[in-house]
Amino acid sequence: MDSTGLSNKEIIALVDCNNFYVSCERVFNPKLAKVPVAVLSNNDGCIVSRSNEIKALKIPMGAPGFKQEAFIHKHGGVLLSSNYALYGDMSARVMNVLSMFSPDVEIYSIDEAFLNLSGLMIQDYEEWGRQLKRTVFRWTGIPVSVGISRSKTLAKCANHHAKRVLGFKGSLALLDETRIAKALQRIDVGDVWGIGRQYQKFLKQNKIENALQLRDADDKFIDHYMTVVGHKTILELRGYSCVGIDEAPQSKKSIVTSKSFGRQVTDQSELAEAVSTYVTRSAEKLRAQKSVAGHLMVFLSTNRFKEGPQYNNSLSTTLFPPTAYTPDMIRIALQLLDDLYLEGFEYKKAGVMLADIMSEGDVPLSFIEANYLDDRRSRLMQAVDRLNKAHGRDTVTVASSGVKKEWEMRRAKLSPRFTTSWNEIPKVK
DNA sequence: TCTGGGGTCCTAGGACCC
DNA sequence: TCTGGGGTCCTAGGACCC
Repeated sequence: MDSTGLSNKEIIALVDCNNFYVSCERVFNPKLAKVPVAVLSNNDGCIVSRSNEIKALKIPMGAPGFKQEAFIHKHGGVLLSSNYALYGDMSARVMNVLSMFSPDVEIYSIDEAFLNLSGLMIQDYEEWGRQLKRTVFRWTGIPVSVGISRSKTLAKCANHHAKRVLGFKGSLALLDETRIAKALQRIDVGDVWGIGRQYQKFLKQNKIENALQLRDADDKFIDHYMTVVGHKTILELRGYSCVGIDEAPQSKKSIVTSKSFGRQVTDQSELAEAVSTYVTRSAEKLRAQKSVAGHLMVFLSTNRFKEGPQYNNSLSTTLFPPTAYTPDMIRIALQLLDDLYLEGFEYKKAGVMLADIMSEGDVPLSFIEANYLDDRRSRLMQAVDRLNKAHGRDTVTVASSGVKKEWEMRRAKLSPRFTTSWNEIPKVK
């Protein structure tokens, strides 16, 4: 620790999977290796993962799939629906390998993790990164890039170059002052972690174009216009680690389940099936983190891209006592839907949000005593969760969620569930 | 025909209290 | 009847992340 109270002795690595969803698809389908490949979001909407060949075709992230399909096919490329069962499983395998390289791993997202290297005996950080890269690739088939520096934000910057500059062979350590300055100068201010579109625009108007200029900007100016978040970003760029490595996954403070439908939906009964399904999913996530929710919200919306009358609304209620019991939550959600629903609109999306989430153990005892059934209910939910985990999602489900689910999202270009379904495991011939 | 889903953190402003 | 200032709590909305 120095006089600012911030540690500047940290060494942090950011490991990021390259083009993650595309890479997962390629592991199991070698025909995809050299052709342009893009993966679509839920409902086959926008492009959310791009191979390098797709990037070379100048197709941007988030582009609507249907507008690019013909162009991609013309170049011998492929568009795929997203297959989250596969990506989740591959992610777990990658993270598993990472845990052998540091005792202190923070899984930041499905395809990224921070590793704390402070105190580890490492001679050559870049070589260490390349070793990690080789191991992950050999054991999972997924290519990764490694950035190493004194703070998470700087590790992100290092990763930015490790991924793009071939000479670094996928691993870059930024630990000395001249190298840091040179690297920061070559990063657009909008590519700095924590700087989004609004701040990028604002900073550029004020002649701050790259990460180096941001690092050296006037503190008072940043504090005034970018609040404490901007302040932290600047300290991180100066090499002070403000955002520590967080090993234990935080339990969620809110849980949202929401999806667009595969087609327009007009009937309340179909909306009820969707809402009921989303409550079921949310409650599962809630129980998985051993929590209960004190607040439930249902929302509905029409298609904002389509001409015609629009309706966007939400209603919420307190859950008292806080609960994770699916049947009660569905009953309450369907009441909200009944108040929310207006006839005559073509709905495109519905969703459920749980908030005021607290740990089971933090619910005041008086609530539990007053609800002596709770023990039986929670055992019922545990049994349902166990069955669904062992035999697949929705083995046991609530009737109101529907069976045919005709409103469900489209996944026309779905690859097989190579790693998570026995029937779809690849065969060696 | 066709445009994602799921999170966190921070601030401003209103309601209420003394 | 009219009045000030300060504190806390809550909510909505904006900005960011992947």
